[in-house]
Amino acid sequence: MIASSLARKLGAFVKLSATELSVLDSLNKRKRIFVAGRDLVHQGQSDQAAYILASGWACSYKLLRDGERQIVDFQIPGDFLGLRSVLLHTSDHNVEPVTDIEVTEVLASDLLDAFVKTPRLAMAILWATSRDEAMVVEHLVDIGRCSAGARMAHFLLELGTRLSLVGLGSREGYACPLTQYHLADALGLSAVHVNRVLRKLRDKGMVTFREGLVTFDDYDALATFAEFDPTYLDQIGPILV
Amino acid sequence: MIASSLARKLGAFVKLSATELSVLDSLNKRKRIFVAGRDLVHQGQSDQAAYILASGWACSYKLLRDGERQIVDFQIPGDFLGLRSVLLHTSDHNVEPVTDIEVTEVLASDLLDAFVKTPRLAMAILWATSRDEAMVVEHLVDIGRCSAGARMAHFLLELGTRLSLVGLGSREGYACPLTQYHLADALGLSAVHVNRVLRKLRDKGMVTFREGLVTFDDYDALATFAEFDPTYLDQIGPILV
DNA sequence: CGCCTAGTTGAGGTAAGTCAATTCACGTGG
DNA sequence: CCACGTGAATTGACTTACCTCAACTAGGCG
Repeated sequence: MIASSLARKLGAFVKLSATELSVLDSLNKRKRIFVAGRDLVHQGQSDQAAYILASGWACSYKLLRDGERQIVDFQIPGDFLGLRSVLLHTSDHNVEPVTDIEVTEVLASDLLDAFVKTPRLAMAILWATSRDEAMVVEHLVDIGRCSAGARMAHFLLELGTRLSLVGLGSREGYACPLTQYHLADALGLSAVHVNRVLRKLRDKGMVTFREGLVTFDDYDALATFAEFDPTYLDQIGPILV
Repeated sequence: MIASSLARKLGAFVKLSATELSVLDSLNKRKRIFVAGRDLVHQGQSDQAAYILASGWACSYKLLRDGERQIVDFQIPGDFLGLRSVLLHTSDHNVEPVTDIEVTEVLASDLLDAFVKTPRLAMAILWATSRDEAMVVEHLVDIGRCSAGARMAHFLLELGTRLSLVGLGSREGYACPLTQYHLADALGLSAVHVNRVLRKLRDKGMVTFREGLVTFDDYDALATFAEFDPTYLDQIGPILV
């Protein structure tokens, strides 16, 4: 199920053969568990392994010297964790499990071997990082140019769309294990302000964030308010046949 | 010279054979000129060509409905323009020449053909997008969690390092055709505030931005102030031999 | 000569931050 | 069973970094 959601994502870019799918599958062997809050990738570390997230949520973030932190992205089942730290040989960020998580470990050497053996699989994986870049860019624009309310709205919508693609959400809403502190660190706000913004969105009848549940009270109004356009998140058919 | 700076960048990830280099070179044929200020890639357009920048500066940005704009990144000689719009089949951003620029056009079909013929070249190009992602992430953290002063300092330092890698800058400084409006749109600030921040940095004896010239008056103090660590911008040797 | 664009500076407004107090749910140990 | 601590959410009072509006200067150019 999870392997298939990864295969689906990669297949959006490069049509994968049975051989390539089986190599992908062979990467997917060494199961591990990590508990919430204990980082599995550290800034500055080199020769990391990467991981494929099977269940639970994680986030990648950076720390500044003054103790501030910025969450760059959240990962949900089917996403890679710490892939960039393998590709660039050294990690520029940390990865923390938001909940307890199940992952499969992919050693850097195994991944590079697979890249040599099946370049088309490599292309698919690398291609997918370009979609990740598009997501980070959206996030950047959001933080740089939107009000706190629009940021929050956009963020909750994007997460909803991503979760829907792996069957964990819908237009009604989704289960969301994040705290208001996570939201604050992701959106570049203070936790206090996050609370106020959430209340305003709730009072306006757009969205409710409460007890681990996000409920879209008026999806369309929220999407309009946030100028949300989900095209960058999905792909119709493979680009390279 | 420019082709070599691109080859150098790609060679940092995958060691390229003579054949692969010649395919790269064959992409590099159709010369074109664009004048400053006239966009060459538009948000929402599909089946774009991509471009390799030979001389001049460009920037990629997004527009919001209320007219605000956020510059995501600047491109300098040796960088791709609009690569993501080819990879994802549709452009999620605009590209504007900051100065008059010379580029070589790469048709989407030619690029995908080259991907099929020389997968290792494809891997190199895609790998490089993962470095781009690291840059966008730095930018994101900058905007999300730093004061206006630190943002500006970090930005000017990063640009300096990138320019040094292609021989257009040094620890002393570099030629910079950007206006204060460009800086404002890149850093998520107002142009007025950019002006004040620049003056403060100049008064502190750290950096001077004036008449198209950036001068590092005290490089180390500036780097400390901005918590600048350039490792993510360069690579020592090829990862895949 | 006038217009445009880039830069500069001042005065005053506002979105979001900081500090602080309170509540509630939860677990843990006496 | 209660006392206690801890982490998350909530709200109020006050501060501040940055924005907006506005006026002015200086260079480039038709």
